[in-house]
Amino acid sequence: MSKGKISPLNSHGTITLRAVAEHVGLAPGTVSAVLNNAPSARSIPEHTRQRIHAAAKELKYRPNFLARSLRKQRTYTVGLILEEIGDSYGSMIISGVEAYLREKNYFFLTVIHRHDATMLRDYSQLLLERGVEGFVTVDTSFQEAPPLPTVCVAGHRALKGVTNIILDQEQGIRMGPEHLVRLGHRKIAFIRGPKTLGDSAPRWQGVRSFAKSVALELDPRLIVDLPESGDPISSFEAGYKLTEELIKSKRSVTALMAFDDMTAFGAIRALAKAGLRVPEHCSVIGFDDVAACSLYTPPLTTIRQPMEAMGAMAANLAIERINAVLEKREIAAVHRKMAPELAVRESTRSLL
Amino acid sequence: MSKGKISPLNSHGTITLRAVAEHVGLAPGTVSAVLNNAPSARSIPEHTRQRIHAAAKELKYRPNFLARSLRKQRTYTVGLILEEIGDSYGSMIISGVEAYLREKNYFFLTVIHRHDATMLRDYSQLLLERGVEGFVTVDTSFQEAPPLPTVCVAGHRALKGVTNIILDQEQGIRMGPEHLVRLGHRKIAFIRGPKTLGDSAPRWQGVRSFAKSVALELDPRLIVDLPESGDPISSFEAGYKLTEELIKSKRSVTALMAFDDMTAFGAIRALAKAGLRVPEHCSVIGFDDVAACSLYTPPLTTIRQPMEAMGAMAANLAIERINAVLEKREIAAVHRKMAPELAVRESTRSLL
DNA sequence: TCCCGAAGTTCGATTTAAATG
DNA sequence: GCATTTAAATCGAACTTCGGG
Repeated sequence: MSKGKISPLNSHGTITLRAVAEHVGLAPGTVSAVLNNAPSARSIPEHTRQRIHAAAKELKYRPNFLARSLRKQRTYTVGLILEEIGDSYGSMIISGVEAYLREKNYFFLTVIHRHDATMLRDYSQLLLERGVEGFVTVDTSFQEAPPLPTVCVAGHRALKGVTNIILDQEQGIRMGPEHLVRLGHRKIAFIRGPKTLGDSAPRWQGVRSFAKSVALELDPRLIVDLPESGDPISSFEAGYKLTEELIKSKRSVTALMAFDDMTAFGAIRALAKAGLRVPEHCSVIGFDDVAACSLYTPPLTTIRQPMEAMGAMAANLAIERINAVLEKREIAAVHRKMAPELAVRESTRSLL
Repeated sequence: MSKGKISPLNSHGTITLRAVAEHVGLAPGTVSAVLNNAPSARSIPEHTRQRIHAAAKELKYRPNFLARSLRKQRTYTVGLILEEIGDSYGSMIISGVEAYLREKNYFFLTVIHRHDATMLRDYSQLLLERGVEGFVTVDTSFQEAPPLPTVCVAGHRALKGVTNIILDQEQGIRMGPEHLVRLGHRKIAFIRGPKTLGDSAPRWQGVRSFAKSVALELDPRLIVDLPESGDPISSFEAGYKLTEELIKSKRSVTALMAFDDMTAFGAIRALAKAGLRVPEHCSVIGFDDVAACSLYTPPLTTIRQPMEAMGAMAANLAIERINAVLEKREIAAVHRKMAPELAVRESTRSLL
């Protein structure tokens, strides 16, 4: 057809800008300017604007996201890259990310690479093609810095240009032994993290510095290390085994501090198997505060990572950095430290 | 500028179709046809095709998703609507959805409406604007059927046109009492679901029919109902309270079957508080198999919902229905039943 | 008529320069 | 020249129509 009567509606029956324009008898450009409150619409008289707004509302006009994005070169979308999601860690982070992005009218595309480094490369490429404007990663370390603003939660490594959300491990971990000592414990066993894990060293550093400050003796025979492993569930089993051995060694212990909640759950099971009750025979304290902690019998005392807050902060920083790039502002990769807090429940008891 | 030398690269330095075309000295349309293996490219000689493919590879050409989507009116994106995500239920479903969609080269946009019905309307509108081609919902009931293919997991209600992933509750639940009876239990307490919840009735129906088949007496004094509530954590507390009352009543019970795992955890805590051990004094069985079950002390015997499989199935059906709509095929809203399975752990023991 | 490919239109919105009274 | 509005170019790819040898 050359020029005949063209329907303002497209083939799918959606209301387009043109439909609104024809309805009010104006040009699409005019309608666009008004609806977006563009500077070029300054001169358009109030009465015309109202007509346009009324028409848009009446026709239930919704701008086409794809068309708009294509033109403005903006998608208001970030890529969320997770290693895993079955654990409560990942999902709590998502929750925080979602809440923040939703509020800012951003969306996110999720990929889970399930411990596969090759997938990670492919997936970030796919996200790039989809036009994401930045990345938020959880427990994922890039080999090289991505070409977009990137904020990492957990599992981070120093990469120039990427911002890390860091838990203040050293300060946070102190709350554990501090709590135990306050309750009168002195014979404390420790299950440390795997030597290869970045989190392990600063945490132990925190314990040591606290121990020194209160002259608490750290008995090397009561200190064991989690073996290296990629699998989160494995720390449960490792916690079980290590505690079992500790029990067999018959060393006197009144409290046990585990590297994380999974390890603590494993330890509690081992204690129970040996006929030892928590906290009556041994206090146990974990780290993370996963969902199961408060449901556990006994409810687990633990050091809480503010996971939702960390997710929200990650989203916040991502948007901030996206804007910086758009405005060609230079912005340093500031790392944000988040403070953990002690969640006292019933797996620890006073000896006093 | 009027017509001078136009750079094939756009302002962001991305490689466009035109860039590839200029590189090989052909028209963009030709390149497009070849790269997409379009029917119109049939006649293009092999040698030209190779030149084009080589150039595309060399320049690392990636088609612009927005432009392509706009033109083809396809986004390969579905909207994932969740009520909540902190619990392991939501995240396991996501995991299944993600795995399936990823394989089919779809993406998904996530919104969490956090028990707010108003939000739900707004959010599905937003997803629509973003061009999603279908919905997958978890524990979310629309007031009216959405204008796109929709598949619901959990919390569904009969709405014409929407497909539900249904757990075969009636058959599944039988496995609970069956297991207990096989272990020699006869005095079994039941904590049923809230009367207002759709799942409750069929499950109880399953228990009753099984009881009848083995002449198991269901003592009404051992049957209690969870109160109505939107909050998942509340079933933990309700389980605790109801069990506490049951204990106080001093009725003889050797096993307890809870409506879900949360309720079971609450029950176990109440038993522990009363000095009763699981499974020595009382066996306990749950429903769902959330992540905490296997970590619990004792590990909880439960009836597993195949959550990842349900998520994958939902994604599967969603894509199937999206394709049906595109091909203008009529497709009935087939509901898919998934079979739960019994996960025997250590919270149940044999009396024989 | 076949072979090969170019040119132009479309998707829907934004934005510039230009035109009308 | 001023206030209003419009036509046309653009974003990047895909599809349809045409045309030269």
